[in-house]
Amino acid sequence: MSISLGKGRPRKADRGIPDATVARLPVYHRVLVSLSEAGVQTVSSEALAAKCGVSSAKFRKDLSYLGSYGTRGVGYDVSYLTYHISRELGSAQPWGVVIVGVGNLGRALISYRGFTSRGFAIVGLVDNHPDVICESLTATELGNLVALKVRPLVELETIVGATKAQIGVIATPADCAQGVCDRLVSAGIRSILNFAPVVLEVPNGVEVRKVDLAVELQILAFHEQRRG
Amino acid sequence: MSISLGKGRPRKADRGIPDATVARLPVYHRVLVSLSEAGVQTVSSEALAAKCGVSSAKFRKDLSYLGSYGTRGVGYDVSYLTYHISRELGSAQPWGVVIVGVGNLGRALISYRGFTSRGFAIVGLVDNHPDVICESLTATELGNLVALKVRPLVELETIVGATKAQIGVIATPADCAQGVCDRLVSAGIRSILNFAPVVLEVPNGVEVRKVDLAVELQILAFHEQRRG
DNA sequence: TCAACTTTGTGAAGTAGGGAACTAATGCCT
DNA sequence: AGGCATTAGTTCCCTACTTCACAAAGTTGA
Repeated sequence: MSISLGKGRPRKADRGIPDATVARLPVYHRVLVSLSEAGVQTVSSEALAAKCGVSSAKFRKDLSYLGSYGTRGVGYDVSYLTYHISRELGSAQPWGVVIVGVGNLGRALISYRGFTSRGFAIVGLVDNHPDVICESLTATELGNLVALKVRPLVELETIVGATKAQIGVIATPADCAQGVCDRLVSAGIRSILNFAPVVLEVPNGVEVRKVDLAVELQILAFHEQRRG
Repeated sequence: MSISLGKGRPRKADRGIPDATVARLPVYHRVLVSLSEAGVQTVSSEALAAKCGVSSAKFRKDLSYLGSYGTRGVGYDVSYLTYHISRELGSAQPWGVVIVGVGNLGRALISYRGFTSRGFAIVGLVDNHPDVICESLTATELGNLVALKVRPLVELETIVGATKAQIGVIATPADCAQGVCDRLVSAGIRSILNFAPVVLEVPNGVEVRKVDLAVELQILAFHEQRRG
């Protein structure tokens, strides 16, 4: 036992990272990467937390759920910490993403460079509109430019099966979102990111995250209204 | 005093609606609107909460912060409740929104019908790329189709001043987001919705909400990894 | 009019998250 | 080598949110 020479004990309670912490880990990861690109090798919790927009206490407590990857009196080794956060997030292995709905939003996702740089590969594009089916779009998959053809909606299950995609993105209009969701689930997808403004019903074991652009604006408007 | 015949006392503690509640009000509002369109006139907290994906107790507690708009033994009058939630959210008055960055994401926002149907009007489009400046795009402003020309970035302050926009949306690449943010703030904007993957620094009194598409995917990937 | 039933609104208990302060480990300087 | 300065990791407390359970209020039917 006790191979702990200095740093890097495994991590403590392998389960039980609070949701709030998980939601912040990607931010920490991104800021660390940008520090690394700037040539910074070591950073304190104080400095890093400031760049992430959180308090240093919160930052340190968040990290304590993963393990003990810093050095007291010094701070954190940027690349070492980056590695451990990315491992925790699963960015080490590439995740296959199928995007359903190739309208403006879908295209924005396809051209979003942040996807591929964080371990995601778009492996399928699906739409049901004749004008876009068979259209060829270029995405960057793990750094390489890849041309993807938009496939018709009927092939959804085939594509999910063939590409072994793990994540489905719903970027369709609201009225077909639930139908698409059901088919993604029955094709084996258990993680769904939903941009359509509807509450999706899914069986247990399937996780849905929702991004609603109008909801965010409405929250801003609420606070805006609460000032003279 | 006491004009309270039956229903509709003002609301209780005019301050102090929890953030978590505010974040759910837009969902309640949207589901109520869809019920109304389906011809439903009355709904119980149980049924409505189910459609919103929350527990009925949470739903009732959320509403209790606004006031007492239901009828015991019966439920809620759909249009009556819709009105009060929308008033609380400020959807009654139209909010002017300026979108900075007319790439794929900006275009997705412009064509997103959910904006205008919930009291938002896109009053300005700004970009700094010569190819898109002066391009004319059609948005729906309060139900009417409106053609908006993309204006150059240097005119940002002028546009905010002339249109009296209250909300700024940053849909630019990461590297110019902070600069755009600073200019929005100095032009008088106090509510910002940020799609760029950076943590914005703003003075006190300015509210920033952030939507990061990659972060959402990373959260999904985290949970996906936590299953063999 | 009264009793049975439905459903809201709320008080109280339980849980999770945030903030500050403390402890302990490490590097640096003398 | 030893003390000092720095900074990570942890503990404790407090606030905010959620859940539960019940009483108040209203409707319906006899």
